[in-house]
Amino acid sequence: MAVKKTVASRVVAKTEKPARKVTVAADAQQQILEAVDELFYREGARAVGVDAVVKRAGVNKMSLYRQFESKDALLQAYLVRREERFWQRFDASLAKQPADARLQLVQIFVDLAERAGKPDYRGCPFINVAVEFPERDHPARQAVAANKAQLWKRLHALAIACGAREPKLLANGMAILIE
Amino acid sequence: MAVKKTVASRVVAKTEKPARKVTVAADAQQQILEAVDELFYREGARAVGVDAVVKRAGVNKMSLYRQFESKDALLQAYLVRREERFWQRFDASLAKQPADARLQLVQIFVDLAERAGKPDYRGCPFINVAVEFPERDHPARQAVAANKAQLWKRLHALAIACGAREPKLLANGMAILIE
DNA sequence: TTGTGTTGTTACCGATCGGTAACATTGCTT
DNA sequence: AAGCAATGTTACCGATCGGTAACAACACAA
Repeated sequence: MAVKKTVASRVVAKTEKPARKVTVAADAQQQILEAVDELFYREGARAVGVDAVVKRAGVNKMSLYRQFESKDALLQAYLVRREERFWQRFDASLAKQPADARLQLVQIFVDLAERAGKPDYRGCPFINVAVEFPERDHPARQAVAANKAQLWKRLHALAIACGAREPKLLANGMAILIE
Repeated sequence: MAVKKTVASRVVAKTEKPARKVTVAADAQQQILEAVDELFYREGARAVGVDAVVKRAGVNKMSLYRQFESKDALLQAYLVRREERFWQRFDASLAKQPADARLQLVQIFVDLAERAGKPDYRGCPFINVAVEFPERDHPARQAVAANKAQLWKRLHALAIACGAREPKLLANGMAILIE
């Protein structure tokens, strides 16, 4: 808890050093992930530099690069976290309307619309990453494509479950809407 | 038409220079605008450098900077062109269903869905620019905001024209959908 | 021919950014 | 106390990018 002021007690004279803050690796990683989660989403993964990330996370740049191989790896971790929360919300919407696929689909869009109305909403994070990184072979793009494919699969299953005559067409339309 | 090969005829010896191609300013400007229109949309205004633009346009970098003050000015020109075409398409959709506001609204989304299905569709160019440039006071963001406001106004007018009970709410929903 | 204005070419500058080396500092174990 | 592993700090590198100066090459008019 209490930080030992070793340096300060040793050098009582002038030019007091600003007390190094030390963070264990696991904590640093967590703080970095939270900083990235907010900064990458709000200001764009491309626009935000690693310096801004470490400043926001309150850690050192080397602490970042000892936890993550590169900024791309950081972007991957960001996408993984976003993906987890995405499906959490998805399943939460489904859980509100148990055993009725049609209502479940409606619920998904109701919840989505509610989130889209919030002032800090900046659109789908996956689409944003896809917009910011046009290189089609970029590793981040694969994560985005995977999310999109998975989403389509689940929408398609729901469309079938509620007896749509054209489940594929319906899934296509809904996927575009969610994007 | 025929380019005079002055240099080639003068130096018959070795190391033949690759024949400078000269372009008048007006043509250069047009070629630059077309290159920007495609590159900025397909690969993102932030990801595309001026070198890529001049290479695509087939002109020299100085020719670009003699026509446009900066890359931001280029981005502005790009947005102006996109805005013009946006309203052209908007009015074209309206013209398909004269004198019936409800059908006009439907037609807008029908045409939009058709465009969104094309493989080279990369979403709304204004939204993409907004995603790529998170600085809220960036000049390009004002153009985007202006387009959004204008769109809302026209949607609102249409919503009133077709007798919606909640025209503002309807305009909000449709604006989000188009985005 | 000789200017004169326009365009092409090159080479460069300064800033930014991702990433790293090297060392100082700290906490923990023995 | 002494050593060791982990962390913080600084300074730096190389690449990229927007932008510019300076000059060479050209077209055209007088």
